[in-house]
Amino acid sequence: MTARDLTKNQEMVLGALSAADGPLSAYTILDRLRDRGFRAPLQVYRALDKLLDYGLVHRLESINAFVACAHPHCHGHGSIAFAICEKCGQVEEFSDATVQSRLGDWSREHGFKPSKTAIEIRGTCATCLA
Amino acid sequence: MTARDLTKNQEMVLGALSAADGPLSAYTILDRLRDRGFRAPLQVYRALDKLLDYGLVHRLESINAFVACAHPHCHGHGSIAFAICEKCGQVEEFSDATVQSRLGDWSREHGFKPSKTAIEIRGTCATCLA
DNA sequence: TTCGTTGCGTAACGCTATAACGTCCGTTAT
DNA sequence: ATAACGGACGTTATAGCGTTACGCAACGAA
Repeated sequence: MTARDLTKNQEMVLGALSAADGPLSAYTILDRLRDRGFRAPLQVYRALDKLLDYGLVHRLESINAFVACAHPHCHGHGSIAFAICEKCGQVEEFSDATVQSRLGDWSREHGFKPSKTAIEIRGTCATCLA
Repeated sequence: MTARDLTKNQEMVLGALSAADGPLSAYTILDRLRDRGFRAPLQVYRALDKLLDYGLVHRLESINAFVACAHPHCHGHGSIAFAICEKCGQVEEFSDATVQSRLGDWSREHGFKPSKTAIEIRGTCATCLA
């Protein structure tokens, strides 16, 4: 399941995301990989699906974009939160045990079985405020 | 700003959302309002924009859909969380002061000025588990 | 009146994601 | 070996979500 043996396409998509200084849309990834042989969205989406499975990439639901995981080595990092700057596009990835446990409590109390949690704060980062 | 005087279109869109038993996509709203004169997506999106402003409607980022606010009378309810059942589509809206304050703390500590926060738990609801 | 703002209607377009084929290749079981 | 299977891949087409750009009408403020 935690297959760290990436295919060529997965390697390239992860490479594109790691090289970027912020989140990328699937179509932007496609464009950046065109000269490496990519031709269709599905090539990107299929690779992303796997990378998401492996926890190497995160999806930012509120902006339809993807980022390489900032902490790819500590797997199992429950639910992660993101602070997304609407001015510069930079994303900070963090996790908070209290938040996680509170949301876990709510789920337990309501008989809800969570599969994936998205926590995304949109706003303006410190750099852009200065 | 908190204009409770809705226009005809806003009224109809809010009505469609309130009548629905779950979240609706903009295009589904459009279809349901076609016989009331709606013809183009923009009519829906413009109404939704205002309703979101007024806090009468929420957007579910992770499924590109919209719901009528469950507590439209207590405005100013900071950041709201949603539990979205992937089986039946039902959504539970709730808010947790601890979660809000933890995320607020993080923002303060990092000089991040939040504008809008999305918290969405996807999973399976109690009813569907039974 | 004149101007600015707000909402509305229509058409066209762009971005995001998936469906439905078929192919190739490596693994496993017989 | 080879048949059968699963997984990744390539291509085309299509579905779904959202916006741009234009013009018009109504209303309130200067």
